[in-house]
Formats: sequence, C-alpha cells, structure tokens
Amino acid sequence: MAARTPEERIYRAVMRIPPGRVATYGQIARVAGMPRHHRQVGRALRGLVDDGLVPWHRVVSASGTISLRSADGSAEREQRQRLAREGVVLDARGRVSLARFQWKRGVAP
DNA sequence: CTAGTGACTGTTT
DNA sequence: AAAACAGCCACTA
Repeated sequence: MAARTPEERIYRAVMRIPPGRVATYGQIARVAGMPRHHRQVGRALRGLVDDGLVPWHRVVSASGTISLRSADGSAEREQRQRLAREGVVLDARGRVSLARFQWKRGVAP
C-alpha cells in the first residue's frame, strides 16, 4: 500500500464528487476521513496544480459561496464558469443552492 | 520557541 | 443577519 498523505486523501475525495454536484470543505474533510480538518482541505487545494484531474471547482464553502479569493476576482469567475458548464448555477446572491447541488454520498444525480 | 494567518465550520450571543 | 469563540493543521516571520 502506498503511503497516502493527507493531501492525497483530500484530492481523492474531491475526485469522488460527481459532475454537476458540489461539496463543502467540511464534507470533503469528512469523506477523506479527517473530520474538522476543513482548513487543510483549503490549504491542499491552494497548493494544487490544476492538471485537470482534480475538480477543485466543485468545492465551495459551507454556505455555498465561492471561497476562492484573488485580487481581481478572476479565480472566482473561473470557478463559476466551470460550475455553470456542468449545470450548476448560482442564485441571485451569487451562491450555489446546496439544497439542490450538494453531493450526497451514495446518491447519484 | 511563539505568534499570526489562511480556498473553513459549527455553535452560541 | 452578523459577530464572537473555539477547534484543527501547516506554513512563515
């Protein structure tokens, strides 16, 4: 068995998110087997290089808001666009309706 | 070594 | 709705 670093587990969990669904940081941490480590999730994704394997855009905050912050907000637009491409739309408040798009374990879309 | 900060969350005021 | 607190881990000064 290869040694899995916490980061690898996090990436693994993020990759488990089906298209058209989103997950919160806390949810990813939980799926990765590290409850209450949501901060590490954010840190891991921050250092992640987008190789197209990890759908980082499917990870949003617990309120459904996009936590990504950049000086010009380009990153936020990027995530929003990627989500829209999968059918995930934002409401007037600029947040994802978790009631509709949150990934539920064992529930296929 | 200590202190501050961060792609955070949940509970309590 | 908004703010305060506590919790958890890694990195930086």
